Amino acid sequence: MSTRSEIIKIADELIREKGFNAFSFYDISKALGIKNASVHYHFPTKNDLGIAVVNEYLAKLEEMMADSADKEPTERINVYLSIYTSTKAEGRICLVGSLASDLQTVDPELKVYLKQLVDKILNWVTDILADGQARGVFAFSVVPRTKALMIITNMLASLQLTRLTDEQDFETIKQTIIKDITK
Amino acid sequence: MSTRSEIIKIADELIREKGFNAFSFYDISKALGIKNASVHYHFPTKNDLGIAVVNEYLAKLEEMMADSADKEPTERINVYLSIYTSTKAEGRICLVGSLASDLQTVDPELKVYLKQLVDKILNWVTDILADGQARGVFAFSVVPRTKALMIITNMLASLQLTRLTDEQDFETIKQTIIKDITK
DNA sequence: GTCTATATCCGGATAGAC
DNA sequence: GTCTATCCGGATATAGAC
Repeated sequence: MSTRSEIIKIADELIREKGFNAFSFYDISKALGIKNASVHYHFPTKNDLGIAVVNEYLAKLEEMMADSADKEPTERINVYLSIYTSTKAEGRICLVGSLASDLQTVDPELKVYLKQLVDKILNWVTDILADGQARGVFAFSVVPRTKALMIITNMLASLQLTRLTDEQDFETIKQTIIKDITK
Repeated sequence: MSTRSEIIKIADELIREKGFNAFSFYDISKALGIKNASVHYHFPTKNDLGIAVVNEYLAKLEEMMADSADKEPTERINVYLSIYTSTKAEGRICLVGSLASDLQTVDPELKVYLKQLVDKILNWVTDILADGQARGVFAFSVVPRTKALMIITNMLASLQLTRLTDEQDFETIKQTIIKDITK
């Protein structure tokens, strides 16, 4: 794995653990056993690094969507929900939730990429729900896009909130979502 | 209004606008037309100030709960949801969502008070839902506490997410919640 | 591509005068 | 209760050697 890729991986973990404004280039260099200046060689500014992290998500998501495109709606929604299960296991929050909280402090350029990521996720979940509804395996009383918004907000905030309530609550929320849309 | 109260008010706004790690004592002093050191006179450390902000919420919430305790469940849930409508109008996110995102960077002491605030909100919404269910005006298929978790996560994340999708989505989510629980 | 060294700036915090 | 002045540490970022 290239240093560049490793930096992106660690930056992602740090953003989701401490937030964009709370991690430093030194944190990354320390984790990789290199120096501060070496990180700047790969990413001149923090903004550059942030954009690289978001772009990595855009690419990964594209791949994930393609891989599951031919699957059943039930399995596709599980693929989506399982992303958060992994994140919960890490004890971290999701990238979108972290950056959305810091939105007023990030560079407008980064914001543009973040918007693209959110759009892609929303369209993906909307598509899964519409497909499930058309095939008669899902049922809900609002338009698919609205139901997608409800599910995404449940998942995003569950990572943030269940560190303060009961850790078991994450799984409760996830199961409630599945039960709720299953016909 | 005392300087102390004004500092708390501005700190709250800044936390919800930029995040706990992105605002400074200078930001507050500037807004009040006083100096950095004067803010430290009222709150020696940033942690002290953070705790004061959370305690202010605990007190305000207590008051709000007492004021609406005798009202109908429909009105009580509207009181709860209207908190987020005001916050959305400000273009900010909620205090719990902001601090929960920065959870790993805040002092353990602050975390304790934040947990109390989340508990109080969760108990309040759970109580409203249980009351509505008992009176036959609300209906839902999970236990009240779980439904409360679903609603709170919808609201918390809607503030963060709808700045990146469509501003109108906030109202859509709110109306979907009301429609969903209304018998 | 990584290093040492350093410039620059900002934020939290304190001392002591008024 | 607010001020001036200052310390200190940490963070972004760059220059230039290896």
